Amino acid sequence: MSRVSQAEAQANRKRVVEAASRLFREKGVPNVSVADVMQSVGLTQGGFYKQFASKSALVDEAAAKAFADMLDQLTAMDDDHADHDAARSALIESYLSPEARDNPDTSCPAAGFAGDFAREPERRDVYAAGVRDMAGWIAPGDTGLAALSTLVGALLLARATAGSPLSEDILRAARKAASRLTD
Amino acid sequence: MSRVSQAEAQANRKRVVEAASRLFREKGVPNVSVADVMQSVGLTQGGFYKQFASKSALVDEAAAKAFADMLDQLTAMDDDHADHDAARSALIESYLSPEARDNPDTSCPAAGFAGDFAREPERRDVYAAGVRDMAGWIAPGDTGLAALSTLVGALLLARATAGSPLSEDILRAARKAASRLTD
DNA sequence: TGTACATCAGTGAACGCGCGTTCACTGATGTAC
DNA sequence: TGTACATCAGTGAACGCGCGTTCACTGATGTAC
Repeated sequence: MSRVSQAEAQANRKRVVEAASRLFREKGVPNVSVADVMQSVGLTQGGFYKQFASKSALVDEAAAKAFADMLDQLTAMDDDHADHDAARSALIESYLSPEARDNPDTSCPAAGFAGDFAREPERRDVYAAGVRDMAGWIAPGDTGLAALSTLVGALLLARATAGSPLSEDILRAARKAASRLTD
Repeated sequence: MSRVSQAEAQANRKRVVEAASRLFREKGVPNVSVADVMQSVGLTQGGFYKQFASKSALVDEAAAKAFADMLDQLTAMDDDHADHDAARSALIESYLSPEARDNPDTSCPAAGFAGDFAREPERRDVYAAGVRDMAGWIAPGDTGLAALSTLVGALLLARATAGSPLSEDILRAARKAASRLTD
């Protein structure tokens, strides 16, 4: 394979961003190399720089994509439920499920990228905008911000204690608290 | 400096663990090298393996030290306040202060090590024990677990959005929610 | 208390390795006529 | 519609660098007499 059609190249680029958005959430940005990402979509590392300026640029795009996907899911939840209260209850259940804990690659980017963005003073705009949008969907103002804090904290604590019964306790306690907060 | 007294060697070892517990929280485990840690206490990297089996062993000791320090702080807060309710209010205020947000190296290890321990299936005992102790201090049962989730999540979100007014909003909203949760 | 020697904490250079990034090359794609 | 050629997405090897770890060496410390 040497040259590829423009449509195919654009599709490849998209697949790279999607793979990165999953891999970075799963393993953390410093634990995923450019070669890892390219290999996961069946390409070689050399071609990466034909599409992206740097690994850091890919991190930005991957985070943006992950937040966009998350917001799409939230919108879909509104469509699937009678009212917003029902949709929010469904979010809390699925957000703090053992499945979400065990599959960080497809779960909340606010949790998956938190550690990595906390350490980069530059370009947190994507992350902040995503957090604002998610919190706003949950509930306006302080309620949404507090509920999102509880969700993100519980998900991370449950992951870091997975294997201990404490992990399930955390998920259950936070489900209850998040429901109460948004009542 | 070639050989050093046993007392001095033990003191050096302690200083390495203390420095590591701060550096790992501040920058994240993969972003801190063995050489960084040793240099920060005025030693060279070569001597590291006279005291520790591996970087991974240091991570364990550093996390254990950070949690032990945190629990000492909690005990001290009980001593400094009229009753446990007052101590808990003081914890919430200081835990979710801009100072705690801007100084991860001396702040909560449950937050500082969350991302790094979530990815290591082995040896999460230290982390889980620390979380259990902290939550238990805040309040027994689900209340303590939910409140700690809110604290940890808010601290991480506030760090990753620092620079935006959203960051202060998150701290304020979570202070209010954590107080309400533990009433 | 003093001497002789073994120990071992710390040094500094080296190791193999994987990282992010660069680059000469390939050959199908896209374009100009 | 067909031909000639420039473009450029992807390849695979190489780059300099920093990583975790190892090791021969040093010389003050600790110990045995």
